[in-house]
Amino acid sequence: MDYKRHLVTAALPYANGPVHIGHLAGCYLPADIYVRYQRAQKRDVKFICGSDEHGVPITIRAMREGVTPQDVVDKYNTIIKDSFAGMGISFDIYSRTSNKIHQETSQAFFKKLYDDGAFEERESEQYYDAEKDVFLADRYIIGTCPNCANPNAYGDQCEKCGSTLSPEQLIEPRSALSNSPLVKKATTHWYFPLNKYEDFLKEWIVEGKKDEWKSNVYGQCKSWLDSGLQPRAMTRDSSWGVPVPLPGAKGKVLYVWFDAPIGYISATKELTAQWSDYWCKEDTKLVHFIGKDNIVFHCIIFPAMLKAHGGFVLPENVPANEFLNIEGEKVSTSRNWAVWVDEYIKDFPDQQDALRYVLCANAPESKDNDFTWKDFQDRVNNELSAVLGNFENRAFVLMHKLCKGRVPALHADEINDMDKALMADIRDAKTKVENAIESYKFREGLAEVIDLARKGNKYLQDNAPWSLAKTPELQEANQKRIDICMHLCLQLTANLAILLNPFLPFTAGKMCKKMKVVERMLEWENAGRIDLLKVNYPLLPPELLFRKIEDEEVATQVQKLQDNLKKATQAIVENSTAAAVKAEQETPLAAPKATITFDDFAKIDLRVGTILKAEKVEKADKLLKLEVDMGTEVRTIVSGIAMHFSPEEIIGKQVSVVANLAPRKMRGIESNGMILMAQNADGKLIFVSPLATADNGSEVK
RNA sequence: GGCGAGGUAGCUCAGUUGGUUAGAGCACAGGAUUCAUAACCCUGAGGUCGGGAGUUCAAAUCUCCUCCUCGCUACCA
Repeated sequence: MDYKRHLVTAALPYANGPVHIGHLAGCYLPADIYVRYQRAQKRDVKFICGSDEHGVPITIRAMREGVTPQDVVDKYNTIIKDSFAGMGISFDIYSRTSNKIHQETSQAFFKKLYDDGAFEERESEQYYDAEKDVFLADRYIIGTCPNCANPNAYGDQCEKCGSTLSPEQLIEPRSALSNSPLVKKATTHWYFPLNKYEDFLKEWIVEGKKDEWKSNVYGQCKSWLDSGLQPRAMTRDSSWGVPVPLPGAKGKVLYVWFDAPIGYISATKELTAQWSDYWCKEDTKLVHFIGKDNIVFHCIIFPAMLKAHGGFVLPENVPANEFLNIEGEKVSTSRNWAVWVDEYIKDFPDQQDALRYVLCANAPESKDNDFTWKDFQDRVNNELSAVLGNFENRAFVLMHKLCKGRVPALHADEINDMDKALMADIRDAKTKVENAIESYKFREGLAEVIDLARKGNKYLQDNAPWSLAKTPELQEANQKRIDICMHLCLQLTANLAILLNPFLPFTAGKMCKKMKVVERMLEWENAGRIDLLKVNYPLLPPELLFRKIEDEEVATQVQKLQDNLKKATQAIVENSTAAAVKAEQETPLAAPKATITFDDFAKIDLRVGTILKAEKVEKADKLLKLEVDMGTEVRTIVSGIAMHFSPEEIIGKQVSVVANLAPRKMRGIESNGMILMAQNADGKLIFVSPLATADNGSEVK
């Protein structure tokens, strides 16, 4: 299809923290390269982004810091925006979802779907804080983690052990707002029946995008579609977000994943009155750049929403990248294991392109990749500086020494095969880089540019103009050959600037200045030409494009990572103990569990038993099926300890058993009782067993 | 356990519809050179393509089984 306009979006960063280099490598840098290339092609393109400013984590952070959610998003919106600007990410607009235009746009979107009967209304029981008179989202619910006993796990996740939770799993759930115990109460929400769009999505993605989308993206979509889609609530009970535009929906807001992608539309509206050309006309090419964590929202949910609404184009491609690890470990914001963009800009002033180079050359395009400072140094010093920077510098120095600082003539009648080969390489490079960028293979495209510089180095080496000018007489005799060589080297340098521009715009700009050409020269159609610099045109003196990264800088950055990690880990420990102490002080009676009478205790039939047999339960990672000798009988008990013990090592162990616990089926096996375990803070399990051997079946009291 | 994505030289990655001695960059070794940021250029060493079986005249590439890493998901009373 011949597209008339391009609409490029980059995932809306969540405004509860700064951006790190993983974000950059994952979507903003590739998107920026793609857009800069399209602009150089003089195509009609709009590059859309903005802060995602709703959702529960922001309210949590606000609560912790004792400020309003608006304060939080204002702060991070500024930091994020500055980071992007500092790195040369060239959005046409960087908006934010707390803007009025976004509220109106997303409400209108919701209303349209509502009026068309696209939603299903459902009532469900949710945790409710009676003291504050609010329903609580999962994040607002705090309780003891069933896995690691962290007393401050959230209803969706435990930050200490990282396990995914649901509020029902928490022991002693309480409100993060008031610290009071919770009750369940009915609430109504609007569900979007994704299942109704399964056929449409299957046809569009599974059949339509098989060979177009990246395998990771396609595979994940297919996986979701094959396992069947479920209706999904598109509203939440919260005070922070876009209010649901219906009468009687007080205290309800749009689900952040409903309103966030609409943010692309509202930002476009804010940017241009012609916004609907970009969103509604079929000859627009819409491309979403995202990280792999966003695939399902951009490939399944948002397209289904757009389809339900009608009148919008669907993404032509969603080139999601994988994750970038740091020094061999996953990025973790809570552990502060990350390289923050705002700090990089401070630590390496005027070195944006060094980072852009490394993040592109090592982008996680097909699998998770690792960023190390040593690799950063190697790539900058041995590829960027040594090959590209050095070639450009050689060309300038030689031109000044051998050609009086002016672009020498080409002498077209005397060019040889070597010259012709170089000219062909210049032309080919254009096509190669072009094809790579158009198919989202940015690392390949960048490598092609470097490769062209490498060819320049070889050409210089083969011609060795310096040895043709060892003496004034010799130089005079060889001046024509020298001129041709330097002429081509300089034209090659101009070409490098054009090809490099999408990737390293700061460098391309510097090169233009040194060649004293206007930036219009960087237009893509000029690539491949060897008449970009006019003969006899004086150029500026040589000046290095890149500086080397020193060993000490690498050491400093690695140390900084370690220090950050140490500080953050300490803070987590202190916070959780401080919070636990505070919780006890504020609610002395709400200590772990309420007092029970002896009679209550006596209801529990605790007995000693010996494990006779143990085996893994099929299709379950955590379960062991145990046969326990209870003295009078042998019981089957299923226990979730397979991650901690192998079957062999626990056979023969004597254990304490809750003998009168109601039977429960797990993975199809009926469990009759429960093995008592102590659990350390680090999650380690220890059997609660008699110190000396007791008779099987004897009572524990 | 299910699903998805990966597993190719020390490191980072290419390998089109199965077809001659499996490629590139970096790192490493040797050489050449001095215009250049001890940079560049040349040469070399380095891989039973995670493992096993099969289909085929021919498999990194197709089929089946298996192991490892990452992600989603199930199981934890």
